[in-house]
Amino acid sequence: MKDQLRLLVLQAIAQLQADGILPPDSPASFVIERTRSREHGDFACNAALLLAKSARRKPRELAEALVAALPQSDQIARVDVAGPGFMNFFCSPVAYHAEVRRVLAEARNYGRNDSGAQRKMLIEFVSANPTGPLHVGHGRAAAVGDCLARLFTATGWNITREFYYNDAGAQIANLALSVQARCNGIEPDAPGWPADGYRGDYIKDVAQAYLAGESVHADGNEVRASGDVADLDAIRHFAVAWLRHEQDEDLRAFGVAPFDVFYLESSLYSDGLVEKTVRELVAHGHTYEKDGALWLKTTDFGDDKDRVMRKSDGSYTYFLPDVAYHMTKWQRGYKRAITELGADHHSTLMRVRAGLQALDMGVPKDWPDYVLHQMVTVMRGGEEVKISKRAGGYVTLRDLIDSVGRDATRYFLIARKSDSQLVFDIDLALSQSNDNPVYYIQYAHARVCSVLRQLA
RNA sequence: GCGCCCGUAGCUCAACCGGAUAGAGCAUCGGCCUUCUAAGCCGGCGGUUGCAGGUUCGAUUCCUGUCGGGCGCGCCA
Repeated sequence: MKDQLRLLVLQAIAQLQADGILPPDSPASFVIERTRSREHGDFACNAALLLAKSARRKPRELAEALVAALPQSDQIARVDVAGPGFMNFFCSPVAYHAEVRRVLAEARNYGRNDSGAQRKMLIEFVSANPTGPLHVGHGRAAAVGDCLARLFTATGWNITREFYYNDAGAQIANLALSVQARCNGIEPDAPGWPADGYRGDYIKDVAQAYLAGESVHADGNEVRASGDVADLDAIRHFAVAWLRHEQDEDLRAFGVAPFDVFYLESSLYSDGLVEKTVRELVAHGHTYEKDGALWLKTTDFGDDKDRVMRKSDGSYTYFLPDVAYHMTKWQRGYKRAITELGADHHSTLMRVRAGLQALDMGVPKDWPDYVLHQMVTVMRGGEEVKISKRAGGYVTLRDLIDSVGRDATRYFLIARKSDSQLVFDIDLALSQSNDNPVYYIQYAHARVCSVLRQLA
């Protein structure tokens, strides 16, 4: 409809140009938009306001002239000139009926389009490390990312959903030690408990499963526990698979469409991409040695201080695999990529961009795009919920799904724009009153269905 | 100190690329029950969009400054 109106307005402008009322080079940028208020009709156009200056005429006067010059159309009942010089379009019943017929004919496909022209886009989201169950923050990431992916798919983009995780670093070693300690019956803070061990009860579950020789399926692999408490490598392998499996179960329960790719940080090392990235960065001259470490001059690309890439002990900081990982996204042909992440990781992405610029491989300065989500606090009984026994320190996504339901949880997590902080009020989500939007929607739906049944 | 996000009605939030008289729900006040859930309906009250400038036909929206809240600023990830 907007496109049709745009054509009509363009024709009217051309007519006025031919009549000498508008100069021939008058700008053609104007918007057709839905009106805010019913009395302003269905669509409004601001062309007269924008053209008034070059035409040296009052906006309202020009709007009248444009309306007079509009070609006839059975889609339009009438056009008003209002306010400072808006043209307000009122659609005709013919136009309404056509739209209703389209809704009925297209059913579930109504509203979809192919403006994406099947171009490739990668959306990375959640990317939780397999060191514990998913918490509310991951839930927000999952809800936002899943919606983004669905929306882009519905508008004709060829979307790849990707989940990146660290399966090998220091945190994972820590995880393995924690599970091993639990296998040996050691409780948090007891003698022998690892310094920064994971304290949650789920570690006990992993240990039990490991000792019982269970097998677990995750990301396309089957991992069987050996039960050998001395074999730290086997414990690590099993624990990662166990927690990845748990996270997958949570994501499925949350209604998140399956991920297409699980990208392992360890593969960046085994494929030599981390080393290659270092060589490239050095070769392009944006690095220097200081205090025995290798630094990247991210300040060349807008960062406020330079960053260490390789520590003096020879190992790499997290920063380097992150750059290598995003390099693979670019090399895999994604000219559009969105990284969904928590606002506390914003600076990480800025550094990744700087790193990509330093590689000098033609990546645009503002690639990849990103969507940040701000913190979620969970309230119950007027107090912030901080402790969950199972997770050892945070509210799990599973807790929320179990207590308020999948759809309600998704609703509340996307109901606010993602870069606003969000308060998840469990009492509100559970309340059967109109304060609760989810309840209200369900109630209204039930009412409508009841009326429809009576009519039928 | 520097960077990013947020600040709108008493409360929780909207306002699409800069548009018209800044809108909803809740709360509050008033009216409506012999028939579709009163778990409802109708109406009223409620605003210097944190503050001060700027840009322009027009600013909640963009820019500068400032105040308040959050997050980040590590040879942690």
